[in-house]
Amino acid sequence: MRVLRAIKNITQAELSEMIQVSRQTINTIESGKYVPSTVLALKMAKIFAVPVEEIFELEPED
Amino acid sequence: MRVLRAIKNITQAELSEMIQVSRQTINTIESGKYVPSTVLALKMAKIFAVPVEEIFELEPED
DNA sequence: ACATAAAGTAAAGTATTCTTTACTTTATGT
DNA sequence: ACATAAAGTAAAGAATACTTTACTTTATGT
Repeated sequence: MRVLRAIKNITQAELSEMIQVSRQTINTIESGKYVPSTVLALKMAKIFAVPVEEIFELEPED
Repeated sequence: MRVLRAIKNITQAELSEMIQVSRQTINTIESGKYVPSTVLALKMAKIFAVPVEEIFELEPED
């Protein structure tokens, strides 16, 4: 996600505006503190033009 | 999702065991009461062998 | 080195997701 | 028609996601 964002060359703040969440939400997700809702995941996938699976992966135990 | 489940011919209870949630969670998601977490979405996508985007879609306004 | 943008962190509060229990309704087979 | 499996519904509580505010640290350009 951080990588995809870097490719698009946008800041956390910009991305947060695009998907209508707070900047901290982006930051917290990027730092792996929690997994976003499916709605956010879909929005990000849309913006980055990749499948959801490419941004978020299941842990081996899941 | 209901359709995918029908194709696989499994019950809500069976699916709920597969992805380790309560049956009500499956039922509630199927009836559109709320959108699941990304982890659940990924687990379902994996079980049904389809992309997340094929199971859950963004509302037009999102 | 300095100013400023960007990112990291933290804590309290709100909102949403998920569980548990339990009961009702609908479908399926015999 | 009856028994049983499957699905629907509801409500209270636990867990997790998200917001808001605010402050700190790190990066970037001049």
